Amino acid sequence: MEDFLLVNEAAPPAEPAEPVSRAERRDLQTQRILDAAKTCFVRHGFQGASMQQICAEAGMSPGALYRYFASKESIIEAITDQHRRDDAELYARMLSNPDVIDGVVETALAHVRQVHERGMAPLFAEIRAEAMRNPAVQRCCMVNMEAIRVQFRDYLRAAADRGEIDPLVDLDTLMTALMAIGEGLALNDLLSQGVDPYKLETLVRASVIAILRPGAIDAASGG
Amino acid sequence: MEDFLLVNEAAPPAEPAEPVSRAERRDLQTQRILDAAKTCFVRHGFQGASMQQICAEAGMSPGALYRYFASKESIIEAITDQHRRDDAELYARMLSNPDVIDGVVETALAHVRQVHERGMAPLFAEIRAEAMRNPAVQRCCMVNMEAIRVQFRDYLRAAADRGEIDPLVDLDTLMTALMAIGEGLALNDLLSQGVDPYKLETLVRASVIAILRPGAIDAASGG
DNA sequence: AAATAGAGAGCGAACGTTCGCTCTTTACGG
DNA sequence: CCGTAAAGAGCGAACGTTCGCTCTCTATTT
Repeated sequence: MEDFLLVNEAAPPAEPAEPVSRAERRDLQTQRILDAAKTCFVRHGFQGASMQQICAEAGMSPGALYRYFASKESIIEAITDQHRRDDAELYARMLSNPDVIDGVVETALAHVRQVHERGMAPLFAEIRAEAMRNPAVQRCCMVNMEAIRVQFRDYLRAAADRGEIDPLVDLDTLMTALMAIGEGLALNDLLSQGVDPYKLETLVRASVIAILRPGAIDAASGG
Repeated sequence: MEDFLLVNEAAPPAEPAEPVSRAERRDLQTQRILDAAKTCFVRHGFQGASMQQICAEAGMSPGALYRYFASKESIIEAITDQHRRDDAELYARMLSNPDVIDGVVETALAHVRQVHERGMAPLFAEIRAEAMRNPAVQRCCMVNMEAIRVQFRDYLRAAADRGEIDPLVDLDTLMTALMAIGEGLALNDLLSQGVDPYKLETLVRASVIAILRPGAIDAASGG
């Protein structure tokens, strides 16, 4: 049951003289719709959330909302894009870490932390599911993903050239597996499941070290 | 109408005297609906698929279908339950493996293989997403998950008692992480992404060995 | 500075469609 | 000839979207 409460009382009395330009206001309203949509999508999913619910959450009428987005589909795409850009930024920060193990571990943990803090696990899962059947969303994910893969691959190759990664491991397989693993950790929102952050970090670090360190593959086939 | 014969053509000509009991037929029809629903849910998601589509796919009228399921929601729950039972069976097979490393590796790979072969990744993702907002689905997942956790925990503890797992590692964190990682691998459907199955197995085995082997944590904190 | 035209922002009733579901009718095996 | 199964028209509600309207700014003209 959704209560249709109009939440519009925030700013007007606090700031009477507000020098917001047309363009600024437009961006502000656009983001307001996206935030409202995110909230509704988290609660009900892409298909389950109605435009009326999004309108109510954003405090606008349908007519007003449709001035900013041509369709529900375009809102879904915008949110997917924003989400994937966040991911890309996460991975981009890794690149500046000169230690490959720190880089991988910190990125994985940051991803887990970010999903937990923003309560974005449901939206995360929803995007994953939608990407598997909605071509537009899929394309959006693919484009952003490929950009990440290119940089991640270079990052790993550089580390491999420095001798910090087992030369026997196939780098592409390693990368794909690392990304899948990271996604699994983030998606499960382990921090909400009561997992101790410190213990998680210890385990993740130990795992990454064990996987990357030269000799891991050799030991596996030998023992 | 010929349509009626289309979906029922299997047995009648071959076996004129068909001893299908009432209960048998009911189970058959029920499974037919579930299979049709699965197909539709894979294509459009839980909310996106309509009862009319499911009816068409199952070759039944709405009136007939509602004889077997009280609501769309109950179909979703039945499918979730079936899916989670498959998972439980997967983990149950692991328990009979006397080698903890073989057990974990084989289970992870079997999970990846199963999702890939059945083309169930979209349904898998859909259930994950739905479980985060639909209380009934969530409960269904939790119940099955908890049963798995109990057995998995015992399995790991036994291995730890035999000295096959690093004594410094926290078993609950290890278990939760392993399950999350396995889910990440399966959900990403790596085999459809062109990952070489043999390379994947090599990497997974090396990783699991590296994580479980005594000394992994010590080495991580030390170096 | 006052008047005014125009564009952008917002509203909300209403549109046609489709939804999940029900109900009445028909067909048929025991 | 009863009991069960299925069919399919039909229900009210809710869906995404549109449209005509008002209001509020801004820019230009006087």
